[in-house]
Amino acid sequence: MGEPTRLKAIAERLNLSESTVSRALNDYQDISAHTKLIVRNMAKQLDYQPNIHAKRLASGKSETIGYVMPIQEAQVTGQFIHELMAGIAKALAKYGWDLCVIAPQTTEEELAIFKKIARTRHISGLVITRTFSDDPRFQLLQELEIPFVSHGRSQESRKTAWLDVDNELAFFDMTNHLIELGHKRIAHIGGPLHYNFAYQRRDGWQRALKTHGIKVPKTYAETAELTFDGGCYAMQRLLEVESPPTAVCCVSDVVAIGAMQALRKNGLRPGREVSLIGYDGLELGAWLDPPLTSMRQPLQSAGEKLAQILMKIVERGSLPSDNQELVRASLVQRETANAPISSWPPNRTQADNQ
Amino acid sequence: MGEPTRLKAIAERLNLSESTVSRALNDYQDISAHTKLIVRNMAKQLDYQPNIHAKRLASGKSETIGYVMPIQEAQVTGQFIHELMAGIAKALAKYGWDLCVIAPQTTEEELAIFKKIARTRHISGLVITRTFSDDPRFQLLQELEIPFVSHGRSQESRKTAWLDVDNELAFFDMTNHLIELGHKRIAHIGGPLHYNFAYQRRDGWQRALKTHGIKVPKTYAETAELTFDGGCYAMQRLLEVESPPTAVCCVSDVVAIGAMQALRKNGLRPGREVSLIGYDGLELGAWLDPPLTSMRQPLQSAGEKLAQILMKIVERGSLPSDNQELVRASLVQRETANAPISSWPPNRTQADNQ
DNA sequence: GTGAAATCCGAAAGCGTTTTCGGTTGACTC
DNA sequence: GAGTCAACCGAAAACGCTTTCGGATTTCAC
Repeated sequence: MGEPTRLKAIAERLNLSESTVSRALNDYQDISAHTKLIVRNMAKQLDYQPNIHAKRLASGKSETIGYVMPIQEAQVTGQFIHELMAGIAKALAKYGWDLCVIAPQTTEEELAIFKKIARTRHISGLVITRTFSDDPRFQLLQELEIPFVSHGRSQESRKTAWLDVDNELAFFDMTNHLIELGHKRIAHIGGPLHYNFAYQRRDGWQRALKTHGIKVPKTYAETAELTFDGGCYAMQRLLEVESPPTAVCCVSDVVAIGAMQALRKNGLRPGREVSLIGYDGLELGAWLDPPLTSMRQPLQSAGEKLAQILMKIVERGSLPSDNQELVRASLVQRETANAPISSWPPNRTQADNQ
Repeated sequence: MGEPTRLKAIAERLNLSESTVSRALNDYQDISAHTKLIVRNMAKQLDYQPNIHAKRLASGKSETIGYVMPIQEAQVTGQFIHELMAGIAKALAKYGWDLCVIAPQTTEEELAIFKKIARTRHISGLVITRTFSDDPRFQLLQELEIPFVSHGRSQESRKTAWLDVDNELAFFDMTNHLIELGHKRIAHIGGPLHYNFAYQRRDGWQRALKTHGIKVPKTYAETAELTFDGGCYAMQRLLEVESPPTAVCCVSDVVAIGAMQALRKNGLRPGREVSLIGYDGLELGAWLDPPLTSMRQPLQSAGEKLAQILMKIVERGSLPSDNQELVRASLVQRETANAPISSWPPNRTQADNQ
């Protein structure tokens, strides 16, 4: 392999100064088009790759963005994160930027890392995910003046950059789909309200019901931990209310899968007595019996967008508040959302014939 | 925030030279214990964080390791990768090293990236996963003299560093477990043989059968793509052989889940007529009906080990061949592996009464 | 008390870029 | 033909650390 090509080598071959070569490669205005051309050709010929450490030291920029892995608590974040990261890395690679993963074990550690980054500046921007309604990271990052973009909103995100799914609309769509199938007793298993998306999803469900003039008992608004067990318990509770629902909108696929389990335990089949729609569009939903109907958001492209937004902010000083984008989730039709059947619920009340 | 602390600031406060401070912090032998102490205290007091770009430029080391994301083809690699990366990042963070993700889209791109790294040296070592029996990366990385460690072995990995599960033993254990439950007709759904682990897993199954003097028809050795559909088709074929198995060892959980689906389609229940054991120990296996018995390997700790091995090689010149480690997988008992039942297979042949 | 050997530290030369500041051309104006 | 102004490029100073080399001290043996 030998020694890598340096700026010096190019300069010597062309009888130019290093500074000229540097500026030619970085497309400065005060270098003639002709010079730029021959410099670039020579750079290509010698397969010049700048020493990034020297570059970053001299320029004071790091061209590295950090991805903060969510602290491991919710289930099956894996596939989600994988796709998102792949998208981010792909977009960054085009511009020669690096993606550095940060894996804090606790929230305190996470905040401490942010403070360290603020001092060292060896990471020029961050992507954060799994946002909470009340999320201390937003304020801290703003105070520390660390550029960042979040995947998901927060109460604190009015002035910051984010990319999010229109959760409200997704659940509006989801609920409408069930209504079109003929359901009227539509329940909701939501997530803990410290997750910002939990509000929006519940609101979407409620708006769809309201739009169609459908009234449901308060007991139809369930809440569950974002786990299999959480979904299982919540569904069990729903089955025990006075007149149980014929369809349920679930805050996530994992919760929906738990709900399926509860149905089976009660001798019911998901998609027959009780329809179910999840959210996340996980591939594994297709492997269940019956396959789970869900809503899906594009993840790889979301990752790419996040990277682009962040580079725009870091490099071109784009205003965070100009970089807020909502994407739409789409229905993944599988087999757990069907028309209601007449034999369920077993003991009908007047609620049906309205 | 103000300006970050520099080496210079510490030197001035203590009336020492920058070089002394630097060496004190880096624990050089020619600095007195007393000087080291006061330097370190002052560094802590001023919250000194070295400028890593300057450090890396001056030292010629990059203290960054790259994780090569597997090219997306097999299913549910997500959780797997997530846990592994979290482990790697955690271990690296202790020493101030960075983890950089590399997400090539194709094999060619992957090899091209390796060549670039060899020139720029801005990444001091690599972790690769998803190894193939015949894997061109091993030779290339050795030629390029890029330190690396693989998660999984290869035919090419005799002299390189790796960490792997003892796949052979895992399938030996798995098969023995079925034998202890009373099974004799034990089939295997293996993976494509370009995956290195596919050989080892098949061998483990065969050895267990041989050890117990059990003979099975050649048709019991099935092969499947590592997908849900692959498992489904393979199981279907197994059900169509002259006298079908009462238990099946599956090369992965996804394949096993596909196999479950095939059983259901034929009116059979996994774990009753036909027992099934998967491999990977995915959490989602517990959410199925019935929950899937599987084998699990520790991933987070594997990530940490991989990081430690790599740092040892990069930093202390440890020989790759001295860093080969086998870990043992353990059985995750759930509900798809039970004793055989007398009513299956329906038309018994003499194969049973041996 | 002398020479040799440790012990500890400072000066200074890098590492490979970027970027500021000026200087040299040549063209153009009047 | 002097002055002005662009247009281009080179010299040199950063950027903040590491590391070599050698110079003071001090210690020790004799």
